[in-house]
Amino acid sequence: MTRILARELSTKVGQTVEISGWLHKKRLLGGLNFITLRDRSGLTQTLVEAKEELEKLRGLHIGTVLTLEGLVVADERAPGGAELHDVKITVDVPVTSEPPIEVDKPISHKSEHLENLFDNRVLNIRNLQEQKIFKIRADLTYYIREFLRSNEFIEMDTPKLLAGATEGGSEVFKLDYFGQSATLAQSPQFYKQIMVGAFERVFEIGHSYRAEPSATTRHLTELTMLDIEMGFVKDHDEVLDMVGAMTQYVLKRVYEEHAEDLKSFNAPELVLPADGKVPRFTIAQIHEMYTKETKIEITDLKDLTPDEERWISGYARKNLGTDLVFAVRFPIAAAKFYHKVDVEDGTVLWGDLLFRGLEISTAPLRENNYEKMIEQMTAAGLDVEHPGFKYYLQAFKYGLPRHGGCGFGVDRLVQKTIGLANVKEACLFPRDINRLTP
RNA sequence: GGGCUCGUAGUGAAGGGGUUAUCACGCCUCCCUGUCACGGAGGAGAUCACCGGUUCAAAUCCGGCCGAGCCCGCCA
Repeated sequence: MTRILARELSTKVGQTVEISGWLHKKRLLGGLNFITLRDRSGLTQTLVEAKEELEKLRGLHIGTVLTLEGLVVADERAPGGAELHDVKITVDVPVTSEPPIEVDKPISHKSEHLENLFDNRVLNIRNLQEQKIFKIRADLTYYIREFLRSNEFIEMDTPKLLAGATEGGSEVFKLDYFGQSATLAQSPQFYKQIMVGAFERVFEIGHSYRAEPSATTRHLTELTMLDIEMGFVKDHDEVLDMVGAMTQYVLKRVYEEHAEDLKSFNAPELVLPADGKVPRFTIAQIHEMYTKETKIEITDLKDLTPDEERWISGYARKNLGTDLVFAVRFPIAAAKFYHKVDVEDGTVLWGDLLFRGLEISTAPLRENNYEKMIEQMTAAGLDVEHPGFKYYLQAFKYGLPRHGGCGFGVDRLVQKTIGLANVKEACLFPRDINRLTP
């Protein structure tokens, strides 16, 4: 007999079917005994009449793998309107140890319980509510691909093992590579720029590694980044428009397709700009507005403080009707060697996309002139002859158009879409300063 | 790297100098014919993170240590 899924049950009334899955719940009322089976499509309720069938389950715990053969009966008292009767139980994989957590009950996401959440991930990922996070996540990345492919971006994969030199900035993981010193990529920065020289528009969804000793609700040491790079852009605005349009597309899609699931997490209502254009504020403007409103003095800062990020997001949602806002034009002090600098007003053409109070993306314009790059790298104290930079610079030497793109935190996007308090909750098996398992 | 907070059965919580260390869920035994967070009766399960100190007496107060969480710095 072929296996059917829980969601097909109501279409098989009157038929004898076979169904396989995990024992999800026993509800034994004495003369009337129900068990619930979980499979990838949902739950099936079964009425177990025969004593000897029920006895097969004695001593077996939730998670036991079962195959049930029985008659599908329509009954409005059953969840989903149908259930299995006259069932014959086959125990495929018995579970004889009591599970450390209750898989069928809501799993606590309170910050003080996160350690337990991740220690028991193998089991709590069997919880249906917990699974929704990762189904939403899977669809979010699917919608990202959908948007980018329809805009002629080519998906690529780039190396994560690098020969020492990196984009600079945050701390890198160093490792021994057959006697050579190697590092783990902090971002696909160099490769995506190189690829602009071939495909114009490229993207990658992959892992990046950062050895920063940051213990916050928004940091991971292994993170999933969406990296986009596009060539022949006229100006920085064109980059921001693309990143803004993509983010809105993805959010709209996920709110359409997962309305019920998002409601079950108490996710905030989605508010996007009526004209489809994500508003922009310069860093200087935000400092000024923030200080005026909160009386908190911001002095000599090259970036927004987390509190400023939350404040401007709150401001944008309340006054401009948008969950998304760009903070643009960073002070020149914040520039990295590959950034395009606007010499006239002393700012970097760099925009951070804020979503519900959190920085989820940085989207700068790049310097694309070879001589200028050599100049900026030398000024930054970098060795342009280093093998880690040599091949990167070839792309510039042999023709790289004006380009820009973004690094986009997929974990943070998932987190803020659902309304999770900690980015780790949006990860199956998060890695942070003191977690390397499971 | 700096600051703050928290570690009590498997899980979640209460107790803040003297208790047989309390409760809920889960687990075990029994009862229960429409449950769906089923209900009822009984039972097992905790060297109160660890080490030391104060005290007649420490889960409780003090010090150290380990672990965790949150904020800042930094970042996606």
